[in-house]
Amino acid sequence: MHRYRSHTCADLRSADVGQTVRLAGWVHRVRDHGGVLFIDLRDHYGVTQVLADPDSPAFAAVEAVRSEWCIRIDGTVKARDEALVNPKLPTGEIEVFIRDLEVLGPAAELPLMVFGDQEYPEETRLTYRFLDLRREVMQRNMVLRSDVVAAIRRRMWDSGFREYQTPIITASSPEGARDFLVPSRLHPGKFYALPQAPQQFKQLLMVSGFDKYFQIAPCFRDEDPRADRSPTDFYQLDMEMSFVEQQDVFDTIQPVLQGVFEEFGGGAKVDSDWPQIAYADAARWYGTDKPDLRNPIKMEVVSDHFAGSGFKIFASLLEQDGTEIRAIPAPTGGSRKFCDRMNAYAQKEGLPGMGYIFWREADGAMEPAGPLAKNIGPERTEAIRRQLGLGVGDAAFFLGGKPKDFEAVAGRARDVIGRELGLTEENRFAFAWIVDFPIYERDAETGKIDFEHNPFSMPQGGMAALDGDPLAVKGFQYDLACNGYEIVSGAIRNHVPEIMFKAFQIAGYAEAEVRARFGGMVNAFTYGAPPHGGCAAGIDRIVMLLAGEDNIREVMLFPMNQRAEDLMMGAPSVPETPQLRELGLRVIDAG
RNA sequence: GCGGUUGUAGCUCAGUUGGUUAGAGUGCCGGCCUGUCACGCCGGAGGUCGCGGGUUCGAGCCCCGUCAACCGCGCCA
Repeated sequence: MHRYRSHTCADLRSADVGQTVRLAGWVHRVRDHGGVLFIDLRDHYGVTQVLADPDSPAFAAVEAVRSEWCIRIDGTVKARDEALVNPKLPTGEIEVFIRDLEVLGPAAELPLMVFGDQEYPEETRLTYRFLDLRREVMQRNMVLRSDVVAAIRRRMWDSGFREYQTPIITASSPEGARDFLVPSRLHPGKFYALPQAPQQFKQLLMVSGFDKYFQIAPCFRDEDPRADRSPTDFYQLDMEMSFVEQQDVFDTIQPVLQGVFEEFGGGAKVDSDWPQIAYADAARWYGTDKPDLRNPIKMEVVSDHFAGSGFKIFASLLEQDGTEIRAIPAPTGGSRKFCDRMNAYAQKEGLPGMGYIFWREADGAMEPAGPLAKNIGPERTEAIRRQLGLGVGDAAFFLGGKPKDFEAVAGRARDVIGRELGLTEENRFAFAWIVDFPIYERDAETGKIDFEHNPFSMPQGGMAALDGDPLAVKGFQYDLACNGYEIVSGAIRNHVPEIMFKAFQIAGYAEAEVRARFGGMVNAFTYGAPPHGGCAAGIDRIVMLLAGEDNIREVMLFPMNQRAEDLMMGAPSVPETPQLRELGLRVIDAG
């Protein structure tokens, strides 16, 4: 017999009755009836009920066992009486009568229970992650993650891609985020960086002729976390291909991702039509570059109806340059209670509020209601209603000002409205390519032109486009949005050194500086660079969506907390003085 | 850096307009129980109410400060 087990805790069935077996696992639950004592024994694969009574030589030892002890038992498989079968357990037809017990690892009093679905503060869960991970949901999430990664690899492989590993300790590859620096021992005063993405390496692989590259790659960014954003490090499906245009990348990656969502989406509807939406349209219609298209609400510009109207706030607002009035139609939202609640939401988000109109029935006719309707009068109100295609029982909310100032809140309000009114379809994955991103943006404070995204994208129109208004230049640059999350980002790259230098020059970087920061790649581009492009898909976010979780840490084994600390391992930590000396470092301010 | 929420037993939480000895469930310890599968019953231990200060005859509760966690903003694909 094997030292620890002859079967797993999921294996035994009524066909095994009479066998002598050996099982190992954790004590999930103990039920002590004095004369007979039951243990649900759990391992990675399942649960088997094992029991002992005073006839067992191990009875006294079994009585001492507590939750989450790791034990090994020997025993006999018994059939359960028909009335005692547990239909909730795959092994519920049988039980194992314990004849011998070995405690492999006793457990102290638990800071969190593995049994049950009690919720615990994240601090506790992360400090005792090894226990948290024993829980059923976490086991399921991590297995899902493993399966998704395997499926992605298989699908990429089947699409003609090969996986190549790029360096982890390297030079900075600025994607725009803060780098993690690694001090060099051999070169005191110099630092390596952990890659924010394998960006330059994968482009170099294209120059080297590998044609189709992918990698499940760790990426490192020293930025503050969010629920859908891990601090420190996360994983991407990083891919790049040569001799392609934007549509080729879309046509390559859509089947991979759609297939993964169909395979692991638990029966949820997976859209096969992935519309391409210009960045400017996404901002106008959805107030975000990662719209949730399960929500049918589309915002509209309604400035004309308010210009010169009796609603002075909007009317005078529109006299300023660059302002507009945007409407959020809210079908079925036509009650004062709902409208007031949404107005309060906008105020909580830092806006003065959202004006609204709703349409109700009065004396068999449709009647607009709400303070706005009175101010602008029946004709304008009716024109708005017709533009938005609304009727009795519906509402519309209005925001005004410079789009940059209210768009983000409008987008969030659109989400809340869609969800609260039940308009946002559950159990569905809806995708959209967001395209035509501007290459540049103007910094609101300094007025300086800078890259809006990363600087590696090919401007649409090439060199000629860079001679005009920089803010009008769009890039072959794209994101994929799914259910309100950005899950892919990519571009057709700028592989022409002259265009690259020009692009950087517009953002205020001299050629020498470009050569200093991206020298390896720029130099490579002077030796026969192929046109190429690709993208990177967020593994953690994809698994999060598939697992139905709304926090990325639920699908990561050992995540950092909100302050980028690993509570279990105690990271970050203070280094030993000899370590610092060896690296030529001195801490000048420990905060 | 800023805003919101939270902080009471090992764990999850309740705690009324400020009022005597701060409770429940669960876990832990002890006792009883031979068919449970969220087993049941009886008993017990376990508390610096995050921390510091203030108001008050009296503070878990009110005020000020501070720390921590999470969520969001800034930041970041």
